[in-house]
Amino acid sequence: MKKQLAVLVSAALQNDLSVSEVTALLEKPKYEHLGDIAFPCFTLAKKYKKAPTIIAEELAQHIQADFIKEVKVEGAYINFYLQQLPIAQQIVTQILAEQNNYGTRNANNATIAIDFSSPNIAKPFSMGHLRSTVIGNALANIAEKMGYHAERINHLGDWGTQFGKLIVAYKLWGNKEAIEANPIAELLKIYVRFHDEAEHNEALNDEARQAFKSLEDGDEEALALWQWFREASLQEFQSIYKLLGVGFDSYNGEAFYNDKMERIVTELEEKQLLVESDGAMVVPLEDMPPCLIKKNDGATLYATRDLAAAVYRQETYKPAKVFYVVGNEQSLHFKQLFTVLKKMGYHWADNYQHIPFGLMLIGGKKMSTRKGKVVLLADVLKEAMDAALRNIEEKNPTLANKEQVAKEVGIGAVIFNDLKNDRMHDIDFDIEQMVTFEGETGPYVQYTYARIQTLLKKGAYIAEEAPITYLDETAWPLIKQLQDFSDYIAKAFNDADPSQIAKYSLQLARSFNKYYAQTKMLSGDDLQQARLAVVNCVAIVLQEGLRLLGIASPEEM
RNA sequence: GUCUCCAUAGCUCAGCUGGAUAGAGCACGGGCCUUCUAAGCUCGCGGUCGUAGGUUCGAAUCCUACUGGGGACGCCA
Repeated sequence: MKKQLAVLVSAALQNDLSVSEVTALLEKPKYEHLGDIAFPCFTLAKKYKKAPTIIAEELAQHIQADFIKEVKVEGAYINFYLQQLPIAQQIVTQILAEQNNYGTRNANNATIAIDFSSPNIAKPFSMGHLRSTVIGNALANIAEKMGYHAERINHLGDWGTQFGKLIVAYKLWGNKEAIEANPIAELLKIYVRFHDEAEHNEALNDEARQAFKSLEDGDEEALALWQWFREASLQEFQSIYKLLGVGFDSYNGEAFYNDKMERIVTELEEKQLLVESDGAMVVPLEDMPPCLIKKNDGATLYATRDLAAAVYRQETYKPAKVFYVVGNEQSLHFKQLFTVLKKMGYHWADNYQHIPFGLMLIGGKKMSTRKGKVVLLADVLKEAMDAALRNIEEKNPTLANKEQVAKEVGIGAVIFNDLKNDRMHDIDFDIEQMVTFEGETGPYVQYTYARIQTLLKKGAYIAEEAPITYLDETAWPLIKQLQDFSDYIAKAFNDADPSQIAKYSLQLARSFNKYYAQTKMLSGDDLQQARLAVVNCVAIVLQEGLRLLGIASPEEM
């Protein structure tokens, strides 16, 4: 539609502006009453040495077409009002035919690997990990919608000095039965104690470093403990992932790369990038601190494993892109990582991208596992589900399968709350805000979807793909927004910004609720089916929007 | 100290490839359920777009500096 109009405008300008130049200038008017598409004439003022308002007046007279209902000049803007019914017919027909595939791009045979969630073994799954998990999951869904194959990778934090600490702590204070009964909580307890005691006993840290070194060297006892901690932790994480509805293609964590690092170190040596510094091996970098590859005791570091992981992923998936959905505080690390890869001659590192996000703060400060200052995600999810259940008991006590719906709504609220804002913003943890179900929330969108389902049922809607024959003037904003869906998907993908989908869904839901409030849907006359067809399209798109965010849409709530 | 992210209504945020009267939600005050789910709709209240310069016909949006806050900065991840 925009393109057709651009052709007309370009012609009316006698090609002084190309069709693509005009397309770039065409914009959505700021207010509904100003029409559907606007063409601002400011830039033409210079070219024609005339006031933009006069240009607008003159130009407007030369533009007409059967799909344009009206052309109005408002200052320097030409505002176009489109014929509503034909557009509505086209869009509704398309959505009814494509259903949840509406907005889906054709498969392009390229893979995007997404490294997300990646919790640390033996540490609680905190609110901090929620962000990476839900953002990464949404990005994977969006990438698939865009035609890519998404490879979901959970790069578990299952290796590193922290395991040395845990092993030492376990040998000192560990209780096998307690850990078996409640693995993460007990492991956290001894981990926190380790840090407390290490504050006035420096020898503990040395012991921990030694313990990790022997783990890396294949010590059997250490390995057995590591294995146990890992299995037990993973089992607990699975219950969280199940609640969130998130799954992975790979759980290859840091330990997986244990036997793949030597090759990297050798390669760095061969390429003469490795330099000794204070007993450690580093890759010096321009304009930023050096990248540490080996500690002075020979043990590897985070960066070493990430280098090995990057090479492995490139060889295994041959990805078009790789996203690392990791907190903003690790920006330097990824800058270093990508720079080292490029120094090694790996140009594919240009396709590797850190997708940072703001910190989850508590009382304005960063959470700290070591000090035991964390909010457990499991507790938050439980609270959200309980709150949702209370709401159901109050508002819809006769609802079937309340528990299931409460789960979908409660979890939906938490996920949506995280995804609706720009990912770079720091979030101060606020349980009140997370379990709010009114206003700009996930449950608001879910509620809108559920309302429509009820309408379709009560209105005995018969799905047909025949064009609609009527459109309420008040339903026109819905049609326009339905048309915009794929633009928002593309923007969400290009900016790696799921909030675009959340904002779009809110907007669409709000438009429906307005329409609903002022129009009797079940009118009983022959316009009812046309109305329900439009509204059904809204439901299809809302459900798909929620799905992309990783949120369920209950039929009733 | 260096680098980096953030700064818009009382609170949480949209808007940021420069353009028409800076928009939502929450909170607060009114109105709307004998009829489609009131987890809704509607009216009102509320803004020096952190500060100061600059670029421009035009700046919340671009540039510079400053202020305030978060974070990172060699043997953690």
